[in-house]
Amino acid sequence: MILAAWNVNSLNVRLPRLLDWLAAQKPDVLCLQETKLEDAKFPAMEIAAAGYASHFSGQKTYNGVAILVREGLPVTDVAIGIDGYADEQKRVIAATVDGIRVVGVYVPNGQAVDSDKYRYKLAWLAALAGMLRAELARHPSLAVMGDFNVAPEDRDVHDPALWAGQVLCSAPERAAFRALLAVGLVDSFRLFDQPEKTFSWWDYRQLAFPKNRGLRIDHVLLSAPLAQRCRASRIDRNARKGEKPSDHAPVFVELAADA
DNA sequence: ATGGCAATGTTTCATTGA
Repeated sequence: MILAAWNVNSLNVRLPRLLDWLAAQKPDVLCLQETKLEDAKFPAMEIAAAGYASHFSGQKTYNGVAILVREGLPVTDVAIGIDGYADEQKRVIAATVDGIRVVGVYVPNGQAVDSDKYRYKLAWLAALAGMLRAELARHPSLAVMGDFNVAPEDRDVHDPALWAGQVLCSAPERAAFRALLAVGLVDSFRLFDQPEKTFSWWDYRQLAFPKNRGLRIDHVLLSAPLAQRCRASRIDRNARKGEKPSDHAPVFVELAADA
């Protein structure tokens, strides 16, 4: 079982690359972030032709999330948003796929420390922690994946001194990320030895990608039963190359069959 | 092997992202 997450930075622009990536990687589940599409404009037909069912929650211009599931896998209990937390922004979608509860998230960026958007980000992350506590109580096999907009540790940052205290790296954001883990999840990437300076996002500007000046802000968090089954956790850096890439690379995990 | 911001809509600039 392969679970993946990718911030595509406009599904409209990235659809050809998405279809290529699905054909090459054949994930069972792919969570998308920043689709930037109203539901009426979601390219469900094209994705169905590639062998995937689509579940989505979008809006014009900003945000927007989706879960794509390989044809034939059972999907139940699709849910939108964070229960009890009113939010106009479409950032969360959940579904149960073949016994695994998958939650796809697009965490707010936060713009700048101490801005209104930063305060929204921290409040939003606290609400997400509450939601995940309830999800885990109901679903022991829980995967939470997407763009968290937090680099959890200095080793997830190309230049920690440059980013120290900045948005995506500030202490309150890192504490909020650890609070998600404290619900009963692990950062799957750190279950394995990884090459140093592995990142999931690179700025479009200033040759950031060829210089590998990036951050690891996209994550796959797993509950204990799924961590047991996890055989690999990787970032597909190749997807950041070539013409019109997203600024994010897909992150994905391979799970062994349920014992 | 890579590329010097990109995507969107309010459109010829402003806003947002991270």
